[in-house]
Amino acid sequence: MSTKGRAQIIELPILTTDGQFLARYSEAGLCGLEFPSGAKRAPRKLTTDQLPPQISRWHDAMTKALVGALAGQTPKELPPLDFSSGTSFQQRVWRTLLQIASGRTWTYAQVAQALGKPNAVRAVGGACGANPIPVLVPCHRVLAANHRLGGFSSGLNWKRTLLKREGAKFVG
DNA sequence: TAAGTGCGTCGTT
DNA sequence: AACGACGCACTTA
Repeated sequence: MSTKGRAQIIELPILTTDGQFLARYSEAGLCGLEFPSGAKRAPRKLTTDQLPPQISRWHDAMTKALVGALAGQTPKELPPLDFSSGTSFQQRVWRTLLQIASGRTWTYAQVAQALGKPNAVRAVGGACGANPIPVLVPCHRVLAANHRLGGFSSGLNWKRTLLKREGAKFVG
C-alpha cells in the first residue's frame, strides 16, 4: 500500500440563482468554494446516495448556508472548515474574518490590529486574496481605508453585490 | 476633488 | 529578491 496517496477531494456543484458554485471537500471538511465560472460542466456525476454520508451532510449544510449567505443572511450552521491549505498566518486571518458580522465591515488595517500585527496591513490583503472559501469566510467584508472598496480576487462586482445584499456601506 | 507617485511594512513565493 | 485585495503623505491638474 502506498503511504503517500493523495488526500481525496470531492467536488460538488451548488446551484443558485447566481449560478453554479463549486464546493470542495476534504476528509476534514469544506476546503474550497469557487464562484460560478463560464463553463457549466458538472464536476462529478454522483448522486447524493453514492457519497460518503459525512460529505453528503456537509454538502446539505453548505448548500443552505451558501444560498442564505448570498441573500445576505447569516448561516445558522456551517460544515467544518478545512483551512489546512493555508500558512499559519493565513489561517489566523481567515479565522478572524469569521468574526465580522453580516452588514458590518472591517478595514484591512483593523484586521491587522486584531491580529496584533498593526503593520501587517498589506500582508492581510494577501491573505484575504488567498481565502479558499469566499462568501462563507467573508473576505468581502474587508474594505480599504475610508470605506473604499479595495480589491477582490474573484472580481469586484462580486464584492459589491455581496456587500449590497448585506446592507453594508462602501465607497465605489 | 481626483488621480498619480513614493515609501514604509511584512508575509509569501 | 520581488511582489501585493494596504495606508499615508504629498504633488499635480
